[in-house]
Amino acid sequence: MTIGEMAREFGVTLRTLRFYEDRNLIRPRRFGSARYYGGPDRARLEMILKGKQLGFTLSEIAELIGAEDGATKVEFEEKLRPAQIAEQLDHLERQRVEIENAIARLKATRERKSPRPDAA
Amino acid sequence: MTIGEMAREFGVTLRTLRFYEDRNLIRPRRFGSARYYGGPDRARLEMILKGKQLGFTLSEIAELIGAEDGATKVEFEEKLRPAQIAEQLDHLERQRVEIENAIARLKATRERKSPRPDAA
DNA sequence: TTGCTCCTCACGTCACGTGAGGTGGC
DNA sequence: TTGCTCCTCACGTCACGTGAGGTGGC
Repeated sequence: MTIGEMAREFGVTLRTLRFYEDRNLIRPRRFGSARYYGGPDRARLEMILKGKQLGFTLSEIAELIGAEDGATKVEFEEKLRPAQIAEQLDHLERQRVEIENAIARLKATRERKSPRPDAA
Repeated sequence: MTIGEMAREFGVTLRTLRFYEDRNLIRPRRFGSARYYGGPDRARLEMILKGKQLGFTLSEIAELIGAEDGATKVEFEEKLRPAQIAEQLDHLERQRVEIENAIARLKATRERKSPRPDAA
């Protein structure tokens, strides 16, 4: 499939796909100058996006799925070592606390500005 | 107080303080080339850090506290309009959902890799 | 000829990190 | 003289966004 079709299917921009290629995360074939993406490329992109959702950087993702050829269907999570999982969970929990604090403070401000008697 | 004292007290780097000055967020006095921070500067830095904790960008913070001279002690949240609070809450709630999903998936992976019978 | 999709640079953005090279007072 | 703190550039980082200028097939 073409780069435009890939972008639409996965909800990313052309720039993102070219950027991932530049970082050696995806290696589409070329016909002339145009890029063409096959099954392995799609599998790799899925893993990349999964890794991003889990909060990993592109460098970390590259290390984890670097050797993979995309032919063997493996979930991103399965490539993580226990220590990496623990570390990432720690990181995410910290972020969650910060976000929850921010939400609580904003809600308090909102109530202060327009108090709702029934929502004491 | 000097830039080093400010940095230590607020837990930021010298680079950060200089960067905020570059963005016109703080305006310390100068004696020669050295920066000296007074009460108003500290008040402004407090507001900036509060704004960051609430997830606002430096541009947004600049707009909100731009006119302030730092003499009048106002909390950052008090400068927000109801629409801004609602919008930011929306933004933060979305982030929280993403982070909670990531945490859930990582925990599931952890259990799969080393199942604990009593934690079914 | 027009319109769509694709291409390659290459600078811009965000919030700083990180040296390089130099100054000033104890 | 050494050590500490401060200074000003200015390039680097992260994950792309955003034009600029050009090509190719329906």
